[in-house]
Amino acid sequence: MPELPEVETVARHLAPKIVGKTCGSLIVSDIKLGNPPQNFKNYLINDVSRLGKEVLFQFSKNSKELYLLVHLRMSGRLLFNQGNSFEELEASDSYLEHKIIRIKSDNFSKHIRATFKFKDSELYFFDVRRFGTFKWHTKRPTLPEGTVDPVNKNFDFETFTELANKSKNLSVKNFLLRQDRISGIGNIYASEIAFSSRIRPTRIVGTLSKPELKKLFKSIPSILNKAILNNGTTFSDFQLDDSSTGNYQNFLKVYGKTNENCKICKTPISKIVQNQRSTFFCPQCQR
DNA sequence: CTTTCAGCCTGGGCGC
DNA sequence: TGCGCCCAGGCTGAAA
Repeated sequence: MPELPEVETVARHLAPKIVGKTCGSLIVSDIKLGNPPQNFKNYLINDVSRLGKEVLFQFSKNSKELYLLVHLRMSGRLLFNQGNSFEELEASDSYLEHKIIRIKSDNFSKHIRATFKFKDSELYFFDVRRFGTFKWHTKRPTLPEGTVDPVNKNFDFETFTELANKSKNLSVKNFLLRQDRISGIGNIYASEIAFSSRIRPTRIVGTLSKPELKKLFKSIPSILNKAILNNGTTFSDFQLDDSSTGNYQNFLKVYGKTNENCKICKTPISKIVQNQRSTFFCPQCQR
């Protein structure tokens, strides 16, 4: 599902609901997620934040810390259920998740891969495609050395230039998708960022002029922060846990707009495939 | 080292 | 209705 702005949105909306709660237990029903540490009981949730494209939970018990990184991959979601039994939720008209997930008359519960149990509420890890992952740490995980978060204030042009130099031979699109260099950009925002900087996604990084590099650099936090302000992009399988939706889909300029007219020059938007993934761009505006 | 590409999963949507 | 095919906000690892 999600790229940096969607994961940031999930963490921001989830934190006020569960920070300070004690997680009585965790039931993992999908073996692919692995087991929680032994005796994972009665841990206090101290924080919910984002690390790259992952949601980072910080727990503690008796001054011992424990961390969980949840990668949502393509279809993972964290759904907070305040108070109601699942059966009540399913039967309820106000239970909008159903309509939004658009899993036909399927039963919803079979896609719940893990459940965090609180005193009077629950948090579900819901993941249709089962690509999501759990990783447990006893020390706070960080991005690897040399990897930057593009909305962090320490992401400056100098850093970006160094990363671009390491990626001289990559296309702009593939450079933007390198998680071990800039962490957080995915398939939607890679196209949007390239459009915003007027650079064709197939351009080789080493051929970019300094002004082009600068434009590309500026577009990255600009696009990502605007998406965060709008709670990310909502498609059929991304939904905030509280049934409100992200709005950035209304601001997309090229992603998914094949043959629609470019917002700037009216030229039909092109779709190509790079590294087995769709790329969208305006053949007129982007050179 | 690079690039390519099947694979991991499930379900929606479309054409026939 | 149903079947076969293509598509999907990600990423890994084997093969070339």
